[in-house]
Amino acid sequence: MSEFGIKLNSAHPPRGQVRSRPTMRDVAKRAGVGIKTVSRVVNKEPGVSDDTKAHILCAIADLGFRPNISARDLKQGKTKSLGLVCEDLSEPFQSCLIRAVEEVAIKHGHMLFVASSAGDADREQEAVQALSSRQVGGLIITPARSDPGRLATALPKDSSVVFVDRPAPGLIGDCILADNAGGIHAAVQHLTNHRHRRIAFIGDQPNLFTQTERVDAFRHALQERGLPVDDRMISMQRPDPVTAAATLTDMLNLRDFPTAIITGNALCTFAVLHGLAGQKRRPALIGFDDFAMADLLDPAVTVIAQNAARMGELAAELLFKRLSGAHTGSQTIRLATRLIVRGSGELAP
Amino acid sequence: MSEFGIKLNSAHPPRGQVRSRPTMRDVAKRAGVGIKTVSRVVNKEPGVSDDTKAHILCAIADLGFRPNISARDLKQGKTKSLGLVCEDLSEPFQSCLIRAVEEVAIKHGHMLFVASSAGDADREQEAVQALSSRQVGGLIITPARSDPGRLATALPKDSSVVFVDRPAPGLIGDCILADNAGGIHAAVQHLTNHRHRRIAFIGDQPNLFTQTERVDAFRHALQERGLPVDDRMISMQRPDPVTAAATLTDMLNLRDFPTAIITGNALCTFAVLHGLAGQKRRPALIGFDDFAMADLLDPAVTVIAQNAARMGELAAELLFKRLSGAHTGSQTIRLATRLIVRGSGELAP
DNA sequence: ATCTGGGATGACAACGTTGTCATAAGAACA
DNA sequence: TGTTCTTATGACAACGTTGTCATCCCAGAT
Repeated sequence: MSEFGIKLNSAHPPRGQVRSRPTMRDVAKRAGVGIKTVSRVVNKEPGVSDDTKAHILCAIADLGFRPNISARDLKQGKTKSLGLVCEDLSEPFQSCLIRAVEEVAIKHGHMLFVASSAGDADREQEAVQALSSRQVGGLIITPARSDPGRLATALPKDSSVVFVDRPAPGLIGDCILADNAGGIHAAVQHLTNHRHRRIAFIGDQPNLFTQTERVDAFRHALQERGLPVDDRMISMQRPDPVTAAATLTDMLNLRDFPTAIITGNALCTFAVLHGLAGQKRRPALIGFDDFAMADLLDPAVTVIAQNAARMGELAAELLFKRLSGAHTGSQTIRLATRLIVRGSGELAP
Repeated sequence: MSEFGIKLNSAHPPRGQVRSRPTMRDVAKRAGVGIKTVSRVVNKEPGVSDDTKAHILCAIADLGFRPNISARDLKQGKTKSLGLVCEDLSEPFQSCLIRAVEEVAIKHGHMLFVASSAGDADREQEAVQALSSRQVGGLIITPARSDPGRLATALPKDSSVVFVDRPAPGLIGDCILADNAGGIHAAVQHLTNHRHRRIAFIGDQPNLFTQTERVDAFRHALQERGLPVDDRMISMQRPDPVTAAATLTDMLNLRDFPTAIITGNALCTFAVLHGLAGQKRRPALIGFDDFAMADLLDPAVTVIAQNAARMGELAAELLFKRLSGAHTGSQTIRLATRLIVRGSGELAP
C-alpha cells in the first residue's frame, strides 16, 4: 500500500485535552457573531446579510464544523429517519424492497435504520422499541408471526407504521401486500391451459401469512375449475433439502402423481429444483417469486413475480404521506403479481 | 379485514392539546420521586431501593414511557449506532455483508444506518456527511471510486472507519479485502490442471479496484505457468447483455479460441452465461463470486467464492475494537476466497 | 446520646441546537 | 428632527437526558 495518503487512524491515543468537534458556539466565536445567526446560515434561513453569511461559511469551513443532528433532533422532538424491520436483510426480495425504501427516504432527506428480526418475535419487539426510542419518524415492518398485540406494546401510540408483505396480527394499520391469490390463480390457469389436471402445491410453513393466502387461493382455484383438491398433493412445511426431496418422491410416486407443481415461495422453489434433480419424472413447475438465473435453468422456470421494489416504494411513500399529516383511515394496498412465462410451466402433462 | 384489532391510524387528526410522549419528568412525578432516580432505574444503575424501583417501573409501564435516545445521545456526545455506506443494497454480496454487520451491531447494542451510494461519489459524500452529522459511532464504507480526498473532507477527523471490499483512494485506514489474487490463482491452477491452455478473462470496468486486482492476478498467473497473455482474450467493461454476447462471439471465433473463461464478478458471470446460450462452443467457466442456483445449472458453475458474511463480521468487529479505544495503526485484512468446484471448470479443453 | 459512614435520593447544570422574543441600526416618511 | 417600519442580529430558554455533587436518613460504632 502506498505510504502517501491521509491517515485515518492515529497510532497513538489522543493526548492532552481532546479537541471535541466544533459546535455552533465555536463557529460563532470565530466569525464574531451570535450563535443564532450561525444556526440561520446552517439551516439556510433567510434574514442574514450576505456579508455575515460569508464570514460564517468561512468559519464553518475552517473549523470543519458539522451540525450535531442529535441536538437538533432533541430540540425538534423528531428525527429525520425511518426504521425498517424485516426478517432477513440478505433475502433477495427483502433487500430489493429495502433498496427502494432507502431511495425514497433519501429523496425526503431521511436516513434509514435497518434491523432484522430473523422471524423472532422477541427480537422484533426489541428492534421496534429501539427504533421508536430513537424517535424515528416512521416505521416499515415486515411483521414476524407473533402474539396479537405484541407489536402494539412496542409501538408508541402516535407512531406511523406501514406493514409490508404481510399484516401484523391483531393490528390494523397501513399495509402493502402482494396479490397472492391473483398470482396463484394466474399460475393455475396457465397450467390448466396447458392441460394439466393434477397440480401439487409445495409451500412453506402454514403459519406464515403469505403461505396460507397462497395455499387457500390454490385450493380455491382448483375448485373453481372443477379439479379435485387432493391433500396428498399439498405440502406445507419449512423447506429443507432432505424433507423436500422426500415430499417430492412421495408425490411423484403416487398413482395419480402430479404433472405440475406450484411452489409457495423462493425457498420452496429452490428446494423443489434440488429435489427434482434426483427424480425421473419432470413435472411442470411454477415458482412463487422470481429469482436470478431462472431463465438459464433447463427448462427455464416460469414464476409468479412480485414487484419488491415497487412494494418498498409504495410503503415508503405511504409512510411519508402519513408523516406529512394525512389522517385518513388505514389503507391496504394489494400489488399485482406478474406471471413470467419461461417454459417450465408448459411441460407436457 | 377483521374489525377487531388495535387501530394504528386514527381517522382524525389529534384534537386539543396533543399529549406528547411521556418523559422522565412525567414518570418521576407519577412515581413521586426525582428525575434522576428514574434515570437510574432506566439505565439499571445500582443504588435504588427495591421499593422505589418497583414504583418507578410501574409508572413507566403505566405511561408507556420510552427513553428519548436523542437526548441521551446529545448528553453523551455519541450515539450507539453505526453507519454503512455501500454501492447497492440489493446486490447479494452486499446484502449478505450488511446482514453480518447488523448482527454484530445488535450484539453490541447498536443500530445500523444504511445508505447506498449507487457508485456515485457525490451521493457517497452526502451519505457520509449525513451519517457523521448524526454522530454515528463508526462507519463501514465500500468506497465509490472518486477523487482522492473526497471522502476525507466528508469524514470528521476523529471518526472510526473501516473500508470493505476495496480501499478508499488516497486514504489510509482499516480495510477488509478479499484475497482476489489468491482466488484467481486457484482458478487458473484448476483450469490448467484440467489441461486448459487458452484461458480468457471477462471482467468489469477496469477502474474498479477489485477488477484490476483480479485481472492483474490473472495475467500474472498465466505468466507464472508459461502461458501466453493474449489481450484479445481479456475484456474489461461494464457487463451488459449485448456487448457481453459480442465479446464472447469475438473470442470464441478466434482461431486460438479460449477453452476456458474466468469472470471478474457475478455480473460478468451472468452476462457470460447468457451470452453462452447462443454459442456452439462450450468453454469451461469459473465465475468470481458464488451465486444462487450455480449448482443447478448445466453444467453446474464452478466459482471463486468470497465470504461476504465473514467480511461484514470482521469489518464490524474491527470497528468496535476501534470504538473501544484500540489505537494501533491501520490494518488491512485479506480474507481467503474458496474455489467451489462444480463441474463447469472441468469441461474438456 | 453523639458521631460516622454509607446507601438512597434529588437539585442542578450541562450537552448543542432551535424557537421566541427583544433590541439595535438603518431607511423611509412626515 | 422625530417617528415608524423594516431588517439584521443576539440573548435566552427550552428540548429530555445524564453526571456531579450535595443532602438526608438510618444503622452501627463510639
